[in-house]
Amino acid sequence: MKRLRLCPNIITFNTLITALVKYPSTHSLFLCNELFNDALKLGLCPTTITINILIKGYCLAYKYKDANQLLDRMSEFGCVPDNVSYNTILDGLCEKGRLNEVRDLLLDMKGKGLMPNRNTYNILVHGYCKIGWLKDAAQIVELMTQNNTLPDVWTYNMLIGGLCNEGRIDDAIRIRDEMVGLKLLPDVKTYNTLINGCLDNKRSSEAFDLLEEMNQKGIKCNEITYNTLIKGYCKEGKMDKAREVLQKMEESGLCPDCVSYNTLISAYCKAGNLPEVLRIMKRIGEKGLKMDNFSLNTLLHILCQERKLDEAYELLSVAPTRGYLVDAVSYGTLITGYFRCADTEKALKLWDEMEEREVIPTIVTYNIIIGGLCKSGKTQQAIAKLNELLEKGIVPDEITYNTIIHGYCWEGNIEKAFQFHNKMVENSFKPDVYTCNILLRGLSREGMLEKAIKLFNTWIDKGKTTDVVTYNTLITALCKDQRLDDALGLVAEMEEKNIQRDKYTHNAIVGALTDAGRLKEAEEFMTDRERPSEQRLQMDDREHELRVDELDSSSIAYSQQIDELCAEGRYKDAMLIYAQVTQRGIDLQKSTYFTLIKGLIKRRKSISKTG
DNA sequence: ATAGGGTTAG
Repeated sequence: MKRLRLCPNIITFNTLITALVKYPSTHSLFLCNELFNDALKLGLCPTTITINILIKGYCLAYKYKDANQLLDRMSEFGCVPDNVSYNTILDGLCEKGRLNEVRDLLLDMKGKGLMPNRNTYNILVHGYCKIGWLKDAAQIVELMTQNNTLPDVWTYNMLIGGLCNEGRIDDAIRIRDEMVGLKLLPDVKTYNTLINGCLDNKRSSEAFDLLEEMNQKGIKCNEITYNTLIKGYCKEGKMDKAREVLQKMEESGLCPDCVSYNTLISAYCKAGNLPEVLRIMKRIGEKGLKMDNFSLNTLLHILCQERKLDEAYELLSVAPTRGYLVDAVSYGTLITGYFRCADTEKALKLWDEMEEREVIPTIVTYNIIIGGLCKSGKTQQAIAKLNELLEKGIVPDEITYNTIIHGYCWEGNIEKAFQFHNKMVENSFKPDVYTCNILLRGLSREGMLEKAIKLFNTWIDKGKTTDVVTYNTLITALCKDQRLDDALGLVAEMEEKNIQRDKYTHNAIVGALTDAGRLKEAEEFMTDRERPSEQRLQMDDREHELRVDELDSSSIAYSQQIDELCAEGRYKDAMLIYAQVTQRGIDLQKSTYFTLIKGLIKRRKSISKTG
């Protein structure tokens, strides 16, 4: 256009940057900035919409600082921020759980005379639901009603999502019924949320009932419904069923997307089925889809799992040059990997690198670093990180508190563990079954069995839930203290409560019975151990798992050939050989699969090269 | 041409 001496108007420009901003990558923001400066030079006057689009771009790339700066500089360009400008940033901050900044920005907004509208309220409801503050979410709904901004389907859907996340499916369904009474009709998103909630809480038959129900009501399934079902099957290890859903999705005229494929990739990664991972990644490319952050992070995860930390770090380093957005999940994955390999130093170094790159950590990232520090015996540094996240207005979750309590117990500081526990209960901490188990274990380890039993009884009296770990912890401690009959009493209690015993229960009891010379009982207990629920969940595709000893010589030769081609950067040729190998049904060496997979990740074209 | 809900990764 410029070459033709045509001057784009502001609408053309806005359209252009909207497209760029929609798919955030390393280059798109940079390009947007360049274009923006270019537009200014051409004498174009940006409008509030222009700036709002740019703000959205920064938010999508998690650059909230830049977004805020742009907001402050709007007057320089002769425009004023509106509700959209604020809502965009508010939503981004809610997404990351940065509640302090949310509060500050809301105040700033009101100071400018802008009143929160329905979108603003819904953003806040969403933010609270995400961190499980359902009471606060309900308060916002109350506020909406007071301000004559009645909650809509969006509001209700988010409340339903919040309840599902807390496992409160029945309450969620009740709210759904409430909607119908208010003439707010549940839509496909309501159903997707509920179906997802059921599947996550092991209530899959209800999930399928809901699916049936939405069909009857004429609400059409969409990609997300199918992706949710795929995830459900993947979680149960039913890969064949997951593939069936993918098939059905295509038959119904819907296109599997990145989410569908990433879900499968992640499941196959967990099953160690690298050939399948590679096959799907290849498929993504053939379909004209691009691998995204999720694909990248999944690969980083499996590299870390295989303890290939150097390779993972290399991938993390080159990813931005390939257009991928390296984010808090990418860093969290590697930091977890380093801690697992007991390389605390590198883990901490990576945390610093993350901060230097202005990648914003979430509560999960903080939980990782806090857990790692605790495990390395640096509980004080862990506490420092806790204070740091609190200062940022990030809300800790149960995992954060449990990790620190565990840390104190780990270093044998039971007293501090309880002090911390009590102090946090005064705040917002709701101890869960993990908390109970951690404290029981800590007390037992320090030989304070009586206190453990007391804690256990109080816990039960409060009507709190227990699990097999709770019982195992006490049973093991009782056995060690030669209180075998008390331990057997707990086994009976488990039976009553329908808590299935596992190999830990078994080992403790059989060992103690044997030591006590009660061999007959030990034998009885042993024959009793094969219970249906104890049988391991089998992946459908476990037989495909690579086994080094099954590789024949041709496989090794092919693997070598492919490795060499990849080392020369000749991925295309390597993929050709790979195609031949697959046709002949030969498996490659594990590391060769990794090499090819990394090749596919690296091949992602960046926007700057195509554009 | 701009803002809010449901699916995938640590």
